[in-house]
Amino acid sequence: MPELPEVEHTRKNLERWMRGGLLVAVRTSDARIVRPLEPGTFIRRLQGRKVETIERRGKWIRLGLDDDQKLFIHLGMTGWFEHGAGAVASNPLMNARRLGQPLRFERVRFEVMKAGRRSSIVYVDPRRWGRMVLSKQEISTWLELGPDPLEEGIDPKGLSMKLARRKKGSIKEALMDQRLLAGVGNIQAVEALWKAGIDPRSRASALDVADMSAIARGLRWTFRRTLADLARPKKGSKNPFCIYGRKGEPCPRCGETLEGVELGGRSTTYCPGCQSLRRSRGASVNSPRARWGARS
DNA sequence: ATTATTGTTGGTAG
DNA sequence: TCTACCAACAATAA
Repeated sequence: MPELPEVEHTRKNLERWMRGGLLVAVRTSDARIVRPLEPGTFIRRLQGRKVETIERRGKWIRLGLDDDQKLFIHLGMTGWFEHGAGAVASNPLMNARRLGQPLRFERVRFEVMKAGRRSSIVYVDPRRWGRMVLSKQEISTWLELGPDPLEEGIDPKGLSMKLARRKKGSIKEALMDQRLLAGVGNIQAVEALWKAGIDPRSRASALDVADMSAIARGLRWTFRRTLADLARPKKGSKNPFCIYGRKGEPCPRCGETLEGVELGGRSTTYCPGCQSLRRSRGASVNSPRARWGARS
């Protein structure tokens, strides 16, 4: 599921379902997901607590509880939440699913009493790469996250200065570095770079402030787009993205055939026609199209 | 059967 | 001690 837009969508859902609610029961037997706590300890420390805040930073969600504990949640690659009427006090008129039986790949279940109604919030995660870390302290992964693009905005100048110091690595890998900017994953990086017209293989240190401004616009554009797609009543097509997963198809902007390359161990789609490779700061125009055009 | 998948992390080599 | 690289984690879909 999750990059920043999906996690923000999840955060909003959790806020509607849980904020101000009481955790009347918690169920899990998954020691992997709730590590380092044992499931029994995890459950005991959560039951009876009230959920006061639901925040997000990058791909992490943090629930603030009334006793100062915090529950840090990461959805991994395949985690999501389901919500439905609880086993008790379920009203047949309620416009909510009934989640009485355990779901396939259910890992953690929260029974929440909120505004006099009881409901189930179920964490489902087939691959079990997600985590729920319960702690009174902040955790290092959260503290080490870079600025959140939605909460704190994107600072092209600051990013550009940080990138200048990177001796190696592509801009695409840099964008996925959670310490630089929190929340950008493979898809959003691919889409934003396409929007910005920048070849993902460009050295991170070769980008100037104007390039970073274009990337910032590209990121805001793809976040908004993905968020809007998630908010649609029915889930849209299987691939709502412009170029991600479309290698071999024509570029929606210039018609050139989209190509694929591997960067940072992840498949990367780009358009050789309208995404230009930055070779060094300043001298930026070096697109195949520009060269081809100049020759003819 | 084979390959690829929206993400971290822990181990190892340098 | 710091960084880069990569296998591992697990289940599905094409």
